[in-house]
Amino acid sequence: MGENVEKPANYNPQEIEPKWQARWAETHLYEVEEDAPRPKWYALTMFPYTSGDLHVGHWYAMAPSDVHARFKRMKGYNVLHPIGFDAFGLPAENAAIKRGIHPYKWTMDNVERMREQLKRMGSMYDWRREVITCLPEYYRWTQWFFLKLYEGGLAYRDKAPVNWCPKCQTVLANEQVVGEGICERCDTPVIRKDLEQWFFRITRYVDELLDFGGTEWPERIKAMQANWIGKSRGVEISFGLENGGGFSVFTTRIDTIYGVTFVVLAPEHPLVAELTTPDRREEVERYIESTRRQSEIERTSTEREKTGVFIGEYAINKLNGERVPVFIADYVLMSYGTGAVMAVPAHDQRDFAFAGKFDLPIRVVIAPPDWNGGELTEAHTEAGTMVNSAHFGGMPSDKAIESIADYVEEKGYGERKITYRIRDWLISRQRYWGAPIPMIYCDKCGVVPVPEGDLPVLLPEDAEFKPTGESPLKYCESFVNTTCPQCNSPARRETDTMDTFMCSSWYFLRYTSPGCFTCSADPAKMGYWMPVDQYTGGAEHAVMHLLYSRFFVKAICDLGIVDFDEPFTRLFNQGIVISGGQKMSKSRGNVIAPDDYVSTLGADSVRTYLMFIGPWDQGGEWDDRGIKGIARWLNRVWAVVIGSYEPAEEDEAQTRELRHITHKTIKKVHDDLERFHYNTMIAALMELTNHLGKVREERAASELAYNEATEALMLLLAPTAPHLAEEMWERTGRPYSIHNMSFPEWHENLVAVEEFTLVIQVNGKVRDKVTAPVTISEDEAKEMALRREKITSYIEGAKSIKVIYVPQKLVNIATT
RNA sequence: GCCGGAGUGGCGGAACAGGUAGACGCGACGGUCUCAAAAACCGUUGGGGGGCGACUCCCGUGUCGGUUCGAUUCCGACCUUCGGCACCA
Repeated sequence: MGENVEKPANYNPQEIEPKWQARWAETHLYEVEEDAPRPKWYALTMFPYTSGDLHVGHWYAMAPSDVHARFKRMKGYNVLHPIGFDAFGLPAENAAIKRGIHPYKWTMDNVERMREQLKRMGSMYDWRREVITCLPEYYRWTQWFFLKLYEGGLAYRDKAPVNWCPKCQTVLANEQVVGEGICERCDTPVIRKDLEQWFFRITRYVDELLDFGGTEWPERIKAMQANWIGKSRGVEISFGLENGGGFSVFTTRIDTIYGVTFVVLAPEHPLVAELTTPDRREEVERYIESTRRQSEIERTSTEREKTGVFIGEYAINKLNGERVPVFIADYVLMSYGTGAVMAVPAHDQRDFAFAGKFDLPIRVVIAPPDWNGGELTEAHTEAGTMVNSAHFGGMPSDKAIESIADYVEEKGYGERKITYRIRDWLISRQRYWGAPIPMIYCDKCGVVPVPEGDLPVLLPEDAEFKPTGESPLKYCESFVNTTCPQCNSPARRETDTMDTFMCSSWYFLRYTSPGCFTCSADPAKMGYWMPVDQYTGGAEHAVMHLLYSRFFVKAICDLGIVDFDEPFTRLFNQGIVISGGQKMSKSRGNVIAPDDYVSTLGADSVRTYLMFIGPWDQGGEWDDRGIKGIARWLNRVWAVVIGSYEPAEEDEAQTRELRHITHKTIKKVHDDLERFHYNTMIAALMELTNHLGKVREERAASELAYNEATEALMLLLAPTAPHLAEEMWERTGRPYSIHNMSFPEWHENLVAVEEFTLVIQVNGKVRDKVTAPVTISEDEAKEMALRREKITSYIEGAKSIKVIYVPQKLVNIATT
């Protein structure tokens, strides 16, 4: 019997993986259509940027999300799992400049390669739905959305600063500014330069964006978005000037108004030039110049020493008529509030530091708890009792916030206001490789949108996309020169292109209607598939991409284009794969290419290994040796499934144990898949495999139980290792395809146990363990514990004892 | 700096709701097979002490403190590290 059991042929991924990939494609296994009666599941993975080869980091985003999509499919959902390419952007231009390849060619070559690599991963993508954002058939609709937002009053033009390299005469991305504001190409200090650019009014949607109703997002991502939006309530109050006029400041702490000893304007504040006195002008201008060289992060750091300049002018605090000096300082930003702050050194840490440096008075107006009237050593930022505050003295400061606000409004000095940290979305880019903004400038008619029928505004192929000092398209005369759609006279096109976040704010709509020529996405198809049920991608997109997409959908919902106002119902952010202790990146040279592993150990091993290295949301370290362990395990799976099994002498207890483990594993794998706990799911499958190995040696469990276990093992492994599962399914005589099978069910009565280990602790330390029936009562358990020989010695001589019982867990005896 | 995470054996990690710390895997060590090696398989493996031994005691989840019968888990402060900070995507 056992001696002449045929030896199963070895598991050979090189052979079976391409075979099944071809078969799946031939049989259109993963192509999906709307199917109203079935519940739908839209499983979306953030599409990759066309950076070149697919590396392990890409796999880490794609493979586990494919596993989840496959799981949902086995659960009976009609699953849409598309993929595409984010194809516009800076790297294509950089590559073009460096290697003399046209961005289009560079990008499309990358798409070609990445597509083949993605196919080797064995994911269930419906390739008919692929989108590539740099193709006119796609960006035509990106432009169309721009026009819709423009019509809806959500797009406008305004001045905004860009990083400018005076030597290269070009706009730099933040990434191209290195060190302390240096151009990465020529080492010249970078300055900020104002340009007229296009914005979207995302600020109009702040309150809606703060409302996450109807979504199931991680709390930490919601917190990050809420902080990004940065809503604060306060008062906008005006300060007078000695020669008349004035300016407003925004404060969340109007209760400290009587403690104002100076005011600070942002160096960019429009009043600065006007107010600066002649004797201060030179120093002020020098300071403004130095500010232009600094990033916001540097400017707002609370760590570094405060800098600023007195501009020679004084402002009047209207509440007490006091005359306070006006400074400019880089820590005040023009983009927040009114670009001016009232400084209360006694109650604000930054103001305290500033006052210390410039020897300005520090006046306490909210008494710290046991204040003796002396000098403060640091700002007191907490609430307290009002002092030195006219008729508000003696009032609790939290009450005074309201009373003073009322008083200010009554007197007409200012009003309550809500301010947000978020700024409108600047979408203009002075670059070639992006979707042209579909606007025309006519001398007679002004700003005129390109008529919808004229879309797409094609990106000219022959433009000079190297840095020239202007938007590259400005030099492409065939592009720039056009006629006004309204009056037909000669006009010029907008030469800036759109931020690539614009392309990625609606791609998930396009997947529902591939290749639609008459619309961005078919409303019926969108109606079926949207919103996305599960979105997965890197946490680096927690704020920008995810916030822009939400804004976009809310805006087009209000414009009547879609009928849902949140794009992504559930969100999951995966962590990053580390190699050599660091994040993988081309510049660090520690990128792991999966291709060799796919060729030798198989895509299934790579997929499985990536899911095993750690919790998906936390990432983990890629270790060459680890993947071999996975390959070993998959071989053991092959051996226990393919090898025949015949019990020698059946033992009912062994059969029961095997069935218990099988059903426990089904439940565990199910629950782990639901929650993306892949690493523990694989551990559970390994335990089942190890147990099956033991069963094969002992040959005591029934054949029926063995077959139940191996069938479950194949099905449970199908989402993770789709090729291996399919091959085993076929070899064990089952019909094509395992990927059309349902997820196995478990029986609770087989999962349940009859006995458990009762842990007995004395003062929280484990001193004994005993097997007890699950039906044991609290009294029985406590009595059992106290009677144990080992325990009696620990509690001898105790004055009093307290016994705590945790059902089906432990008894703890606390002695005194 | 600000916002959001994370810190557990030699390593990746497990512990679902405050209740047996170290599942599963890697590595290492020992063994089987082999002329030998590789592969595969079996066993041991947090640190320290005691016992011939079945065993047993102490310490241990970044640091310090707190809450609790009991803390990897909750609270406070700190340290380290990772992601984001608006033109990388």
